[in-house]
Amino acid sequence: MRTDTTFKRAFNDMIDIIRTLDPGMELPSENALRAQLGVSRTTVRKVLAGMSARGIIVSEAHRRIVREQPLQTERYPQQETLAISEQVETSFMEWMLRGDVCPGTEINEAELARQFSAGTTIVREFLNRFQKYGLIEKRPNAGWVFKGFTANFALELFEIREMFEMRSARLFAALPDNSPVWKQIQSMQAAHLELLADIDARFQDFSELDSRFHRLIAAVAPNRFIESFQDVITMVFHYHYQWNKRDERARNEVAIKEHLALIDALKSRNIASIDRACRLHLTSARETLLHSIT
Amino acid sequence: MRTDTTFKRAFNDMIDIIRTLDPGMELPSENALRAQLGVSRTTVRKVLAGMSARGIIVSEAHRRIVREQPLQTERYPQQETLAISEQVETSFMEWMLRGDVCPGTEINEAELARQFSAGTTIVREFLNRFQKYGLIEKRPNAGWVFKGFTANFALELFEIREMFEMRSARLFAALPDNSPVWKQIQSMQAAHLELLADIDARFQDFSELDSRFHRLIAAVAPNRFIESFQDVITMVFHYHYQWNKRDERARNEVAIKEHLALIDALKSRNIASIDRACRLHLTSARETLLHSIT
DNA sequence: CCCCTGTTTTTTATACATAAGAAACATATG
DNA sequence: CATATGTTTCTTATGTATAAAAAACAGGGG
Repeated sequence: MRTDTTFKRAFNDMIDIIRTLDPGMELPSENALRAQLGVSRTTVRKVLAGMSARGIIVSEAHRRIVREQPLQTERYPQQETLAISEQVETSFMEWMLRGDVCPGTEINEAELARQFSAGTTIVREFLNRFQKYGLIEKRPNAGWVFKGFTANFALELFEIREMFEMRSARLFAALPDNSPVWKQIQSMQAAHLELLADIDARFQDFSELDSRFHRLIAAVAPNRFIESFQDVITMVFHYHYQWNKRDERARNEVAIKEHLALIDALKSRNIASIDRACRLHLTSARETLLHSIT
Repeated sequence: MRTDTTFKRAFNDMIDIIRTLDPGMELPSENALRAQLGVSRTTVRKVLAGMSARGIIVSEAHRRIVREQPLQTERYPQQETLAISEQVETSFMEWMLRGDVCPGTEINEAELARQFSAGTTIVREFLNRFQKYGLIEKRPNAGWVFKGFTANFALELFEIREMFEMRSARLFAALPDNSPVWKQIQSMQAAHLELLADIDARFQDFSELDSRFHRLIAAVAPNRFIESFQDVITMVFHYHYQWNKRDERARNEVAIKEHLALIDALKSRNIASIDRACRLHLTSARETLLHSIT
């Protein structure tokens, strides 16, 4: 049976919406809420029913009035808002990166399902989707092999990444002056400078900025295969560094400076210096990753 | 319940093995057969039991003797040797390329399952795996969207392909003289010439040669992401041309000649001419595909 | 006639069941 | 003792069931 995580997430979000309203005020229509919450009206109605039952709102004929501010304690815990498939993802990542799983290990669907206390179907589905990251491989009728988060993996990853990023950076520089991207890159630069100024306190914000920066560059000439590869990179960085925080501040500071250099190069539109800045950044990122894999 | 396609395939293969033996001769051990057939001993035993039941072999204590040559008519039909997942793949491809499914069409798991008379689980699994080809996209809690086998798709595909092939060709040319690949490219050249000489009769053999050729070049510097992308290319060509045979002979003849030019360029080790030959071939392949998409 | 809510139908996410197939274990035989 | 066959156990492929979520349908009021 499926879990009601969509409902719980919507419920939590609805709390935030109601908190912007004062008691006595009327709630937006079901349809408006549906759009705001990004769920179906069915779920909206379920949430409203829940709010009613808790006395947070009162349902009058054809309208709903806020009766009292919901308490933060009425929120569902974060854990319960994650679909099983998402929990499985986390479990698997932990299993992979934390545990001492060596390359070549055979992965057993049934065993994993037991370990994660999840259904076999969902574990299987996860592995199928996860395959695209190049870390596991299927052997028909006989489970999977874990290929290992190895130096080789990092090298292959960065070989592709370099091709893709250089391509995008070049195309970026070729855009006409009146393109809106120049404004975006300007504010991107500002964001980097801001973060750099306050690096000691905010170094953890870099990861998100990094992703945004690279996506901005890639977005100038959309290519679904490149976009899909960005997911691989995001996954690697997200999970790998989540369990490997050594030197995070220093690492990020270096990367920010490299980004700024690349931004300058892009603005100069000089292909040679773009190539240089881009390659420099990727080489340093690669070395960092390799270093942390050991 | 799972189908016994593995058994049936192994049974058919076993017929071929027995046909190489004369009546009265002894069969290899279960283990040897297991290795030859590429299945588990469990399946081997099931096949042997089937052969026994049909009077094709006689099981004596600890050995099995061929009693009579199996007839080709005892083979299981090809259809029954395909796993459901493979049948679903074919059905889906047909649905996609044959039918008049326009870009943006919503794909409904339940509906497809009904249409293909397959379980929902397996359709879902297929779609998950198929996602990597960039032709469909998932919307959480609400099925999939078909993005269309469009000109854009072909262009994006070829943009990546060009990057990858150029990279591999260059690395190829940089290999030392004593590398075994030079021998392989030599026989590859011979195979091309042979096919070209008999093009009228054998033009359909090109598709397989094409795949082998590109894989040989890519194999010099293995990269799992490039390999995985080759699957995309293979899929596109396999299915697309299967339903679009216009000008096949002429198309293939041109491609063979382009391959030969690339082989010459590789042998010359001149980067400039390699780049030229490679780009020429890819451009022409792209135009052909674009043309056939209409 | 448009938008809103109440109701019904369809689809998706997930668990579970089961035959086919793989793997592990046990025993026999040269 | 090694290798082959017989037996048992575990895993995978695939169908089915079901609550949650989405979508479609149906009045009703401004």
